[in-house]
Amino acid sequence: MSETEAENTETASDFIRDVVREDLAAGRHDGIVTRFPPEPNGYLHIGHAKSICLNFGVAADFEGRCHLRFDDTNPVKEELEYIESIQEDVRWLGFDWGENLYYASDNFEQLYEWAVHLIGAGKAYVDHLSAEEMREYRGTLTEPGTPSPHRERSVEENLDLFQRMRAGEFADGTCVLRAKIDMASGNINLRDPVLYRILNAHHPRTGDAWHIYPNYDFAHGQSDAIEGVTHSLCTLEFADHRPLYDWLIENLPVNARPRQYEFARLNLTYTVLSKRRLMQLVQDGHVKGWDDPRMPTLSGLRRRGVPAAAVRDFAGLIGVTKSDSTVDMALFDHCTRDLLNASAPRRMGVLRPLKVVIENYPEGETEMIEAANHPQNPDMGSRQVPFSRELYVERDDFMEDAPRKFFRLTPGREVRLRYAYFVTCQEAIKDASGEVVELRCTYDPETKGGNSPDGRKVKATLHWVSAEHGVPAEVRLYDHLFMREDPGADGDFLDDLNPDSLTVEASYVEPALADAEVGTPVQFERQGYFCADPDSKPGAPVFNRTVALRDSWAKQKKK
RNA sequence: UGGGGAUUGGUGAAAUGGUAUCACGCUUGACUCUGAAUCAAGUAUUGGAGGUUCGAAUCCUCCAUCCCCAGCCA
Repeated sequence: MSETEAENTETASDFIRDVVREDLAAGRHDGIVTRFPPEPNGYLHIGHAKSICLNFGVAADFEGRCHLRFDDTNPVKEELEYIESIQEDVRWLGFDWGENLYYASDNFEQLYEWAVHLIGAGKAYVDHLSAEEMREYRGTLTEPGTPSPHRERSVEENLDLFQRMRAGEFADGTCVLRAKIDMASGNINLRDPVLYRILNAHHPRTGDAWHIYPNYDFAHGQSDAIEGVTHSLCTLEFADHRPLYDWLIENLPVNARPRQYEFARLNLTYTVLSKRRLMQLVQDGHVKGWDDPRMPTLSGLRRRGVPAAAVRDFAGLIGVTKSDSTVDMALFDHCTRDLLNASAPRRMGVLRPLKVVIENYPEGETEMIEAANHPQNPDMGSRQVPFSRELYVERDDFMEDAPRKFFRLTPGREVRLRYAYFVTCQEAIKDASGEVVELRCTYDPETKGGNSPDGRKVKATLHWVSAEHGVPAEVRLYDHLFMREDPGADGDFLDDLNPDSLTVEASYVEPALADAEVGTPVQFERQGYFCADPDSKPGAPVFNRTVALRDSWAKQKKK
């Protein structure tokens, strides 16, 4: 299945690849160059992964190259920590930018020269309108704007002013450099957009060398041109910027002619994918950090145990279009399960333990039971699991008054303990409050290994852990971060936070898991996929549930 | 009568005038030492109305709905 998906991904076709194919056929380019251009002001999330897979994927499909470029034009919001995490995450996702690591800030000097060029051509001017005034002069969506009183300043005066802006003579906000385009344009981005603003701030890379910084519009397209990017792929909200992107490219002596194409950003059910909201979740402590396993960040997914290949498969399956859409989280979970099902070794872990005593099993005896690491893949071998008189099974695997469809333990019923024996429940012991605290069972020694010589069948097979040999483990179960598919659709998104997004269980796992390697996926049979968390201590593992197994009994129960 | 973009099953996509295809999800059944996996079946006349055509999801006209834009953010 995942092989098929991988093939689909490789032969992916979408409107962007169609454009690239046509451009190549028409001989418009010698080679294809794309770029992933994050602003280092937050951690990458699965929405970015869509863009990363697209940009690197297109480059790979057409034997071109994809750059990693930091759009670091706003020192007020950007940090080195983000520059580092972004590189780590892109690498983890499986992509390599080789030598092609760039920063918009590397182009600051060139960008400054081009701004001077624009001024010289009478196509840019320094404006002293305040931010509020500028908003008023800009007009509204339905009414044209009014020219700034400074719009017709002489080239000389503009040159002098702009030079002094660079020199640091002015305080933040006192003036800006604007392009002189069309104050009456229906496209507000063309109503003399700001190109440079004064920011007396320390930049993570250029330090205090600059007092003015180009904004996105003046840095992005020109950086594309400088790097020789042929296809500049961005999300839909930038479509309105394309005329400005083109205007700048046309009016500047750039050496290349990149083209911008827009695609729809990813929306996912039961989560949020906006930097502002993710930042808020982290800063207000609703999650434990950017890499909290409940977060849709790449670092969160990684910590939870999601394989990078699952993210890539997902990106391939959702496609690339121009229509707004919200993808079902279930599809992402499917991609994760699909990969892990094939690769994760099987183990036994009892999440919510219920003590079982096998009354007719000799006291003090322990025997080793052979268990396959992957029933469908014998090449993965097997391990020995200790079995003894006292065990733990899952609380949910016992019901005193079982409905017809319940196949598991109930008084008088025989079930199989996986790879071990058939056992029959004789009695449920309760505490003073009436809660079942222990099961008394008997086993059939003839069924060793899990099969009955007389051919009798059981309806259920349960996982188990020997009480004496089991390793206590903290198991963290994650559920959707939000209770609704569309958090914040009617009100504050924080009100939709799922109070049960994290459940911690005191569990027992089989001895083979005592020193599980952090991040390495395993399947706890009948439960889901897990991996050890960095919080693990030697002999005291902590597990994250990556994703639960599909559970048709749970669905049945809801009816 | 501001500008831009979009509309195919519950969800995401494909079909580029020639019998609406795929994936996920859901439902049912088979199988099963994981109620998993696997296997089988079911699950839309393409936003609406006209028109062009032998033939329309694709072309034309009108209508409707949704998304984005008025940062010295990206």
